[in-house]
Amino acid sequence: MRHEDKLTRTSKGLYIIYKNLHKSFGPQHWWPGETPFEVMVGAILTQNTNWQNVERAIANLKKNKVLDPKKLSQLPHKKLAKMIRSAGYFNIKAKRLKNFLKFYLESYNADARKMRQADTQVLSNELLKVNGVGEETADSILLYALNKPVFVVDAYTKRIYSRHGFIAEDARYQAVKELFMKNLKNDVQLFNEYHALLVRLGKEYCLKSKPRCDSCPLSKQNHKYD
DNA sequence: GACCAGGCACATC
DNA sequence: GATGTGCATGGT
Repeated sequence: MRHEDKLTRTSKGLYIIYKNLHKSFGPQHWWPGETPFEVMVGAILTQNTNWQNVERAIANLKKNKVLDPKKLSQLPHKKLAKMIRSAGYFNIKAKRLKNFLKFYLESYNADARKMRQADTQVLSNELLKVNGVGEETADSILLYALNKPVFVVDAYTKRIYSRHGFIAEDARYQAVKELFMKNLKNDVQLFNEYHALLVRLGKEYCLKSKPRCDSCPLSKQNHKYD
């Protein structure tokens, strides 16, 4: 098979899945955060953690009126850790937040608009240098806080697309990201909605222990695309 | 009580 | 580069 044919078929497959999900679930209105800064904080707090637990932590920061770059960065470790307790890994996440805040304040004066003006690849490299910000967190910040066109890959994405035969189970982050970015239109809104829909699908139908493939919106496609 | 959740860094080989 | 481990809460 010619490379272009496969590319076209993959593109179509990925887009059909998107349309199915959008039809089933509707727009997801991501990211659930009021400001770019809140999105950045949420991106770090939600690492390997249920979003409900993160919401409690963010609500707690708001209640204490410290959801602000300078105030958060000046908060003693113990106080910060206590406030974000519900998000789990609170000691390590308090450190990670501080690491990010230092970068955000020193490099961009805690100004999301200024940050947004920077080149995407430059920003990506800078974010990945922050201890505690990995590939998914960096891309989440780029896409959902700064509206940069990058595709966010998470555990659900890998699970869903390996089960559907697009990638290997142990595919690397960058490989999965490329699959989407090379086969979809480079569109912030599309990337925003697609990832959000995959999380929605994952939560409801693709749990590790109890997948519900029978009633899944993609069940008609029956895990066959090739 | 076991398992899981919108990861990441670090040690070791 | 691959593999294993610690980090921790709250829901099912």
